[in-house]
Amino acid sequence: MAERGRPKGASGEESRALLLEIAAKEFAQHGYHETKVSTIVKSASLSQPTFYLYFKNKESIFEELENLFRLRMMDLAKKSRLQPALEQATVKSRIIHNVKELLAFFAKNPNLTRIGLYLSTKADEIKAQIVKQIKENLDYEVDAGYFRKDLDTHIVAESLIGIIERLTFVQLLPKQKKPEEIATDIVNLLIDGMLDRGSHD
Amino acid sequence: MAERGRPKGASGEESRALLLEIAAKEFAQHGYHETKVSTIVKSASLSQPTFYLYFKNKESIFEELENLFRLRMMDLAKKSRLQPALEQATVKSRIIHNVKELLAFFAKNPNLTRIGLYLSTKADEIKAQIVKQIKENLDYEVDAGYFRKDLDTHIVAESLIGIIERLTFVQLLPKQKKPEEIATDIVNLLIDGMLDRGSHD
Amino acid sequence: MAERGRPKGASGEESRALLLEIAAKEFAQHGYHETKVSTIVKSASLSQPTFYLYFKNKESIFEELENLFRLRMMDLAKKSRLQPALEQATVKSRIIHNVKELLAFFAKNPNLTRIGLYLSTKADEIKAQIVKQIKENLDYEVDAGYFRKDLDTHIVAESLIGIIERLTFVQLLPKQKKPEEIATDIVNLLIDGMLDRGSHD
Amino acid sequence: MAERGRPKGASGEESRALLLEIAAKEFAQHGYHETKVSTIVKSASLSQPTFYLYFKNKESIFEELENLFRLRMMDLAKKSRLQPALEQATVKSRIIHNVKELLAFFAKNPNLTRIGLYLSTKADEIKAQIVKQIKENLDYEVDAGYFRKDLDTHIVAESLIGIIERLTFVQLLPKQKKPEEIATDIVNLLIDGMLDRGSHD
DNA sequence: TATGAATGAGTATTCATTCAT
DNA sequence: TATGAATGAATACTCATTCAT
Repeated sequence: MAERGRPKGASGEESRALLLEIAAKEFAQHGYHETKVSTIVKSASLSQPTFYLYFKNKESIFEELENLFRLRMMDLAKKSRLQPALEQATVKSRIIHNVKELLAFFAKNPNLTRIGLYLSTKADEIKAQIVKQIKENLDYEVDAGYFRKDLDTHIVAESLIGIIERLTFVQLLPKQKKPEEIATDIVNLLIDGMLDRGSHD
Repeated sequence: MAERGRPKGASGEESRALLLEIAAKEFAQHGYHETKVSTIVKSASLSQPTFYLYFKNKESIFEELENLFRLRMMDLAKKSRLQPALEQATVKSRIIHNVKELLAFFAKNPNLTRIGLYLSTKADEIKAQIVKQIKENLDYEVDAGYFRKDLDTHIVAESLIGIIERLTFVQLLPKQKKPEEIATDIVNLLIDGMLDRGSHD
Repeated sequence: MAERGRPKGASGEESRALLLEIAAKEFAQHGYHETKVSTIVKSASLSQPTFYLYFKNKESIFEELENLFRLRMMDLAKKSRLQPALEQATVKSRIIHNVKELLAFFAKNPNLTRIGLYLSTKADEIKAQIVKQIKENLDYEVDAGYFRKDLDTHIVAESLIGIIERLTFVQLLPKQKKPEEIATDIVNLLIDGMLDRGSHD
Repeated sequence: MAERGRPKGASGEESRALLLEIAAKEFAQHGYHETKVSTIVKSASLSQPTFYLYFKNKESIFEELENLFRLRMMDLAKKSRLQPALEQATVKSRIIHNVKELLAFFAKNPNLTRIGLYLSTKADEIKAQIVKQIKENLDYEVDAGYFRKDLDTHIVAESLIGIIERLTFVQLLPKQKKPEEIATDIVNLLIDGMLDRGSHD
């Protein structure tokens, strides 16, 4: 009798987490509309009413995943913000490091990333926030004389996001390249440009 | 009185074009699933059966829009391919010109662009094709000595697309900037990089 | 200008007859509901409104085919009714002849037959009429002493129709046997029965 | 109060069976196309989605009814096949018995019979199978010397089916006669024929 | 006589969601 | 905590039929 009402041996929290995980995969793979509540619960070996025990509705589980993504992004942003005084030589490697961290997070959470970056209606908001954060860092670095004074940091920040997004979906998530490689590629290109110039660095 | 509610004798082609146009707007604004056939026809002052007179089903009108976008992109790609021997000084302006053309097309067809670049399941394909085209041009220009020999043209092409996509959605379509401005911004950044170097150009 | 308004060179009657013929084939092949007006007119290289020029609606063209069948059946019945005084020896061959005539009609009008015998809601009526006609003939023949007095002519008539119907669809329309063969088979069986008896006829 | 409109907690199997039963009646009465899913569920005091809980679609419930008919026919066929060595005197009564059993089944399942014998696209198949079964039995009986050696058993089998079908629809289902009567009528006619011959039995 | 264009009225089907247990 | 059973509300799609020319 101690086992009644918990037939699968799963605690409530476990069922909830399972639904969340499966939902993330389904949403990422098939998008919001093509993902059916019935499919999610079937895949979790649960019934439909159980779903509504843990989530208000389909929208709310999606939102929860969006928020999960957003919150973790915030954490990452906080880390990268705390920069000490820069030294010329280390700025590039620091930027590479930050980009790498971001990509590493994406790589570790491919489903959440697909949701937060592509599917979510709040994707724009989220990206805008990252852009803002990056721009602030860049402004600081321009002030510090590391980049040319006339640099349009907003454009750079937007471009960086654009590149990161693109390479995330064509190289990172398909596991063609590692976060570090991609980060290096991106930062080198943006910092040095395409022209050939005798020597620098 | 001759104009009352699109008389029955309207040309079939006109009705078809109208549906196509409205569908593009609806899809762009609300996505595939949120767009209802009933809404499209209502907005065209037509009835549902008329929709099926011109399109096999909802999917097929969407595909037609995808293809429209793809075909026009092809045309653009063809134009940019036909380059004569380059002269150092004009390469940058030529690239700017090409990017500008692309952006101008997007600006003139915002709905189609949203469909072809975002909503379409073939968006990846389409973008991959553009990337390939750009890479080929870049390879040619590297050969011609305009850019540094070790430039990873594939990364550059992917990055360029990433940036274009991003700026299209945050600056171009909201009409914050004109194609020319954005094109200049992008190309300058990618070609020159972020570093400060005495003088060039 | 003499040719205007009769583009296909078809007179009205010709178009009407064509539609009727095609409809018969379609109904016979696919049944009432699966037969679409659009299919009929397409097959006749005409437009849908033209259909309604000649027939009130889909039901009415079907009814017209039903009636066509019924009327021709009547004619046949009339013929078989006009029997002179019988002679023992010729009764069987006369019955065979009548059955053969009926089957020959079916064979010559397979589509109409399928409609009138199977598809029509009036099929029962039509068959009932034939049964009645046959029964009358049989009663006359029983009276004339050709068959045993206790013969239940109604049962025989119903049976005869049942057999004719069955063999029409499994042997006649698929052209496995000719009307004459089938008629002989049927009448022999019904008249002589299955038992082995020294000799008769 | 416990009976009010089939409470939500009804057994699924009950609802399913109910739908099946009502569907059989509707199909039998109105044919496939004129039978609406909406009508079926309304008559079962259920909603449309419930229908799709138990059946894939309208076609599939129809097929299930077809199969039900076919399977029960098979059982009947099996029974009639297991015949011991015959004795002259009992063959006729045995045949009558078999026909009666068949008719009794039809009488007990009028809806299923209408579906399986008339409406089903597989009706021909089903009947062909019965014919084959009957023919086998007849062949055996001819071998045993009960019937004349030159009897075309195939014709007899087809005729028997034709008669049975006809009398089923005009006498049995309208409850004008009982299975036994009809069976006797049919078998007597087929075995003895229509001619008057001194005596036999 | 003929039709291009259009539609009213349906009809199967799907899905997120809930009730009673 | 869990679910068997059920449904409200919507939506794509079809077809016979008609209007204006």
